[in-house]
Amino acid sequence: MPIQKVDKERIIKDSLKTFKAQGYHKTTMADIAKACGILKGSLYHYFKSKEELMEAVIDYLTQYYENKIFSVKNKHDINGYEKLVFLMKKSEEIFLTDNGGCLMASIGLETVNVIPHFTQKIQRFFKSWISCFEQIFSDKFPPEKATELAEYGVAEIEGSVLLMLIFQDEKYLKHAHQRILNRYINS
Amino acid sequence: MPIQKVDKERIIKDSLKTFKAQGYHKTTMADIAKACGILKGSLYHYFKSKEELMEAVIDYLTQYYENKIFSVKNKHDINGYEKLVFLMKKSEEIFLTDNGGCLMASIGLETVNVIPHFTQKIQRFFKSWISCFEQIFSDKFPPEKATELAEYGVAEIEGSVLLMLIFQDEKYLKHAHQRILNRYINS
Amino acid sequence: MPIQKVDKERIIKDSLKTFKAQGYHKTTMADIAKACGILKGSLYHYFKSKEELMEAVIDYLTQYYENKIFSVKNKHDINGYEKLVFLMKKSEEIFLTDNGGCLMASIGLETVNVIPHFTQKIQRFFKSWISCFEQIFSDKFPPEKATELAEYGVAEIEGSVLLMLIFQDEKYLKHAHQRILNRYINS
Amino acid sequence: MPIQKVDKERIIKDSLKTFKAQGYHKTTMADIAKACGILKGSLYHYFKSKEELMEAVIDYLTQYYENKIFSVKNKHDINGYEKLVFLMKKSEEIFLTDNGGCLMASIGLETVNVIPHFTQKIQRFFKSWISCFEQIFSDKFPPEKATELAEYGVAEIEGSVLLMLIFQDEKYLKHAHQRILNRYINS
DNA sequence: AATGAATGAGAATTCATTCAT
DNA sequence: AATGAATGAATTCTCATTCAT
Repeated sequence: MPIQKVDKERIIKDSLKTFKAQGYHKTTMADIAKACGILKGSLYHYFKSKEELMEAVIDYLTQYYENKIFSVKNKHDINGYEKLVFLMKKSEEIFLTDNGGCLMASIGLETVNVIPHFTQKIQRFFKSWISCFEQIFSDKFPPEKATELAEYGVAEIEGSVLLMLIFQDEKYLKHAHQRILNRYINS
Repeated sequence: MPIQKVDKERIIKDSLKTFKAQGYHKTTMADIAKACGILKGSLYHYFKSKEELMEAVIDYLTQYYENKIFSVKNKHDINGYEKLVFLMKKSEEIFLTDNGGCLMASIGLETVNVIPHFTQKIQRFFKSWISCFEQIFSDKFPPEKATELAEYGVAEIEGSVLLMLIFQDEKYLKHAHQRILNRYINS
Repeated sequence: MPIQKVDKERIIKDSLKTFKAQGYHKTTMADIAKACGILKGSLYHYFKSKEELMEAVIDYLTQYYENKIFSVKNKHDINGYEKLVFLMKKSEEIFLTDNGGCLMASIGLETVNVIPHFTQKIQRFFKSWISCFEQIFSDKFPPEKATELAEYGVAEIEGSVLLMLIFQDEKYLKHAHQRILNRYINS
Repeated sequence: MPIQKVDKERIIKDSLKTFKAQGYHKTTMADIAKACGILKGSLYHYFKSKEELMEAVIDYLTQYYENKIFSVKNKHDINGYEKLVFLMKKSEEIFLTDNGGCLMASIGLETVNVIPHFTQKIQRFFKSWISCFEQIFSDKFPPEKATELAEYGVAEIEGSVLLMLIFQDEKYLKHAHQRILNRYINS
């Protein structure tokens, strides 16, 4: 009677790091198994394919963001500025750990023409993120402007993450965050 | 049947499309050979490995940008605004063709932790791009501000390209371009 | 269909025959897989490359000789002549089966300038063989003479194996054995 | 009108070195072309296949030995001992140059079960060599004894060449030569 | 004669996946 | 649940050979 060495969530978390660092196609099931401390075959008890695992990772991460981070938009005990500061703090935590980068952007770009159902799931993540910014900005801006600023902010952050990775310099992300805060303040 | 069917540049151009659409790891030498209309083995006459071919593609594209696009920064017969408009027109041409997207960003993200010498080459591309914006902005802004605006603009465009691909909507890129122009005008 | 169809030792033994008959470079992993009754890919569960498999074969054979054949040198219940007779009987068994020939000599010659770490392993085999003869001869000869006779004997046998293969005639090996015995007796 | 850069003999001589150092299967037509200073395709003007080239090399070398070396057996102006000394000097010249080794032995072992018509040609070489020794020994020994001593000598030399290559030590060959001379003298 | 591009079969190796235990 | 052997298709790369120029 074998002992449960891992569970689905454990596998998701461990493979998340690997997918984030290496991308989808470069990561092998053997890489993931090793990262989880189990054997390749055992992965198939939890996920019936690599695609399904990747989808579970995307879903898990989306829910994590929605529940733990983007949910800040509905808080009543802090103001808009504080919400933005919270978002940036969390972004920096996540985009700077495990070699840095944003899994959604990396996997999104890598698979957009190749595995369309990943793209659908990734859309949900970006919609949630944009909608979070939108709601915060709608304090101070009319709806259309809030929407545009939200898309603008997400784009700016993702572009900065790219430059950060390419040049190995965190300043890009920090500057982007600062600009977003400034746009909010100076309105 | 011998006879020159292709040459190095032809292969680079054809594989560029494939790498841009599918990424590095998903693209096989067979895909490229098919795109070039030759056989797999023949590719190895021109490039001794898939990595070498990818590097040639990156170099080719960087030189293309430097010579045909970023070189606008030194033109004397047009003003800063016109230079920016030229850049955006070219960006839109390139980032919207062949399934859309920016090869440098896609390959950069996919390989940053995995094939470091690609990253070095990709850095050169982004340096050239930033330096092009920098010089244009330095008409109207002090050096430090010009630099920051340049990095800002590149990040914003790349982030927009990401959203554009994920949501299949060109508006993101166009808005980013508009914002960059506005920042230049309203200064 | 899983179930253990082979194990490392089985693969080593089956590939030994193939390497002995065809040499290292001519033998393909597909040849070996077929000889083992498994698929090519399955070989890589046991050995991570063709080189590693070849090395395992060399090591296995060296140990087999050391444990089962050259170890005769330390027996106390038989005399030197009987030891020599035992060695020759074993030699004939091995050098005359599976198309005949000596794997160590064949692989040694084929790879000496090309895969140096094979040569190191093959040296060990020949050292053990020479040292076996040496100890037997040291009964009747002073140390230096015993050493020279040992090297002489091994060379003579290997040269005879070559002629035997080229001319498809076992007499060469048998004559060499006879001469070695005579040198021991007539001393 | 292209200039004759090479001729058949030049190609044979240059590929001889390569085949001797690397063996038949490991040596590619590209290796040979490079060694000859021509392009791969050009080799096929002179030899219609790799096998045919190898055969030409074997034939060339056999004739060289027969004409320049083994022919010593018929000289009237030197005695048997001097003939042996001449043979050994030539052997040492050849077996010690270009990484050392005997092409006939190396190619013979590598291809004996795989390309039978090489073996036939190689037999001729060894027959000539044995017959050379035979005739020299027949000065002092009865025919049967001379034959056996001749085979014995060739085997001993080839085995020594093997040990010489494996241990990178010329002493093995030199000792073998000495023993052969001694057998002649002390008769 | 010489070139060198092109071929296509085949090499080693990888990898997602299956399945009996 | 976990294993790990086995699969077989796919992947990168090699190489002897052909042939138009």
